[in-house]
Amino acid sequence: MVHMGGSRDSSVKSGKFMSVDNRKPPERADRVTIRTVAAHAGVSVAAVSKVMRNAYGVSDSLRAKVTGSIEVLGYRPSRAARGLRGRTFTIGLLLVDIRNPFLPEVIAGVNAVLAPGHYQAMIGVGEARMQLETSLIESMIDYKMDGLILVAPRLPSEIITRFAAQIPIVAVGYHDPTADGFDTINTDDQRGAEIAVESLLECGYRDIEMLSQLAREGHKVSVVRQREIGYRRAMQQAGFGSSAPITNIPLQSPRREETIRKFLTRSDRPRAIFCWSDIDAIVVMSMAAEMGVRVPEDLAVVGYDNSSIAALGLVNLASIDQSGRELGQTATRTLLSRIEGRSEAVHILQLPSLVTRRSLAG
Amino acid sequence: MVHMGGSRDSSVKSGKFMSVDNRKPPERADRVTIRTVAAHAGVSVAAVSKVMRNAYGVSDSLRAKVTGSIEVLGYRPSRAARGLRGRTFTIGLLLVDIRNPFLPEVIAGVNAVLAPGHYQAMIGVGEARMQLETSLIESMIDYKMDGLILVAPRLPSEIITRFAAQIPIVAVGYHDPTADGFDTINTDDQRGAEIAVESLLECGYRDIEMLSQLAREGHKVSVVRQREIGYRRAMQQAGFGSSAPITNIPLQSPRREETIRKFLTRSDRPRAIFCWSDIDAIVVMSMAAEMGVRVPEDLAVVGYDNSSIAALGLVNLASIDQSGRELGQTATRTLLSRIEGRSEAVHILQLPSLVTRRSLAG
DNA sequence: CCATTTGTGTAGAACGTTCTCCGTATAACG
DNA sequence: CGTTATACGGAGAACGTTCTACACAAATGG
Repeated sequence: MVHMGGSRDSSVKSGKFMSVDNRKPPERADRVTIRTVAAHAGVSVAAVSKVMRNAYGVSDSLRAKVTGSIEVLGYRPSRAARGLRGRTFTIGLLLVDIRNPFLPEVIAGVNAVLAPGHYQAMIGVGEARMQLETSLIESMIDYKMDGLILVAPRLPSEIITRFAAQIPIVAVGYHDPTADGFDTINTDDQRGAEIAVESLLECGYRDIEMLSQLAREGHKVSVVRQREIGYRRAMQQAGFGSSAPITNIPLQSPRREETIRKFLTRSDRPRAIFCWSDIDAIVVMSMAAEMGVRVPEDLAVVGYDNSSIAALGLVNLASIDQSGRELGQTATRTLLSRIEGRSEAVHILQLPSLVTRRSLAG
Repeated sequence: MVHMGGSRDSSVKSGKFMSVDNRKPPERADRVTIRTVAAHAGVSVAAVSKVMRNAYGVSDSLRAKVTGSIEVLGYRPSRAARGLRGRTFTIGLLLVDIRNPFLPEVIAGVNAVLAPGHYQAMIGVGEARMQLETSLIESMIDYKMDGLILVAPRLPSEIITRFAAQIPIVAVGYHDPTADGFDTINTDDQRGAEIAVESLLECGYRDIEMLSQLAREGHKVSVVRQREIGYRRAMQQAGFGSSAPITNIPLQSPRREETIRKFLTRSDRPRAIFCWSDIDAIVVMSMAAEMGVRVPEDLAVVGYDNSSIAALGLVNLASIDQSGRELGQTATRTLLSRIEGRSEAVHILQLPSLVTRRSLAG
């Protein structure tokens, strides 16, 4: 229909946080501030502030006057100004990568706990890049958010601890039970992997391979490593410790498909696989379908996360459920308790469970 | 391992934004402020601010001193304080519902444009609830963010216009070419639907039904309505104007499946369908598979959004591509130009295209 | 009836920036 | 040499809250 007038010059000058501009923004309707309310109600600014914060020392009559004026004027406190002094009633939620259908569940859980209060969540997406992740965390601190929930952060524990000195932090999907600066909320990923392997063993499979992801950063802390440990242990206990092979699936696109194709055409391809995540399992199943490898007749598959896609009839993927929703709820409650003043670290481990579906033959 | 000490009392007092607490947060390492930098560099606070904003009137030597000190001290300006006076270099991104795999693309596009500058995006999730949407927008305004991108908002145009008086706004997936307070970025959803129908007609199908979603709020503005219009027009032009049936699929869970099941078992079930969105198309295909309805032999399907799931070999769903990434990029550029001072509204329409796959027999 | 406590409200200093003036030193010009 | 630009740097008032410290009145206690 119409199109943009004036191509924007996306001029980026030097420096990390230099401004470029000078023009004034057009005049915006002027704000109703705490002063406006105070004047309207015929009381002091401090009185309004007290009412807002539900602080001690306000009579019913004063409160009535103030809340009345607030209602009439439609006053909302400025979070920016609040941040300068007290709380902002906002928490930051840092996600690795929104493409994973497991994360919406976590977000829903966070919001469910936050909603009844007056708290709100702002989400940042780190895209699994340490630098972006760092700068988002810094921004959230600079906004004076009241606390942060980091989901599967890539950063090493020491760095998170350093941030935790500036702001309450809870990490989800990050295994560091020794951390004493921040809290961690996890499902028992080792146990989850064991359950997956046990279920395959029960179905009679003996040659079980794990499809994993190789993560350069973070050894033990990553959920992927934890699941590898669980896989190995379960295989060992079943007497297959000598042969518990792991294949790493790359993230980037042409190599990703290549690797999977190579795996599927391998002459010694196992009869069953355990995938560290549904998002990989689904691609494997898709390519298997294209290549005529039948699931589960030729290849049994168990995934991880029990994401919404796994439940689709077309996919029908058995998967380890770790209830993202509950994870999000617990993380939020834990963060709030830390914001309230708790300082000893807390490390919670929830139990995952198996959801059986067609990809795991009965 | 361990678990939470002290069950948190999620006490929620009355009032909209009342604080409950009183305890002090534990002492945090004190911040490096602009004053610290000024002292360290032996210059005035104003000088540091000038350097930060790349403002006029700084010598090279001064700049060098200041940037040196910034580096050494690891200074980061407080966004909260910035918000009180000038810009925050943050934009708000309001999403309907992250479950739609189309949205990650939009986010990626936004970040791609933002990243080279020093801007950052904070995401809020409105969950398609008007009230939550409203309060998130208000929060973003209260944070003094520099602008907002609303993706498929549920709010009526007048309300968005009112917000737009307080903050620059660009709406994506919201058809209101008459809006003069804010910009809109869309793909031509009418044309997209036409393309879908035309492709089915070319394959020889004559009885084509549309599966849609009934949206109470927002008539013409919603992408769903636009696609219905396009569907009807294409049918009309092909001479099937008298029979262009639309079935609405509910969102909520048991009724959703019921309705789809009923549709699939209908005696006069059409040979081809056009789904307003992949997320519905995929569920239909899944249930079809379970019920023995073959795609595309018994039922051809064309979806909308060309989401990542549609591309999966197991799914193989033909779909209208609207390049969420580009949508996000354009929206961001448009927003930035508005932040720079533009005041006339701009309404952009991009062209969608068809991605052919197996669900649409050749 | 005086001293103390308790309840209620206000003044005003932060918080960490931005940005408008304003002063001063140097350069340019006649 | 005097006048006027021009470039550079600084003082200090906002911005909209929170929160400590205090004033005052009424209630309580001896």
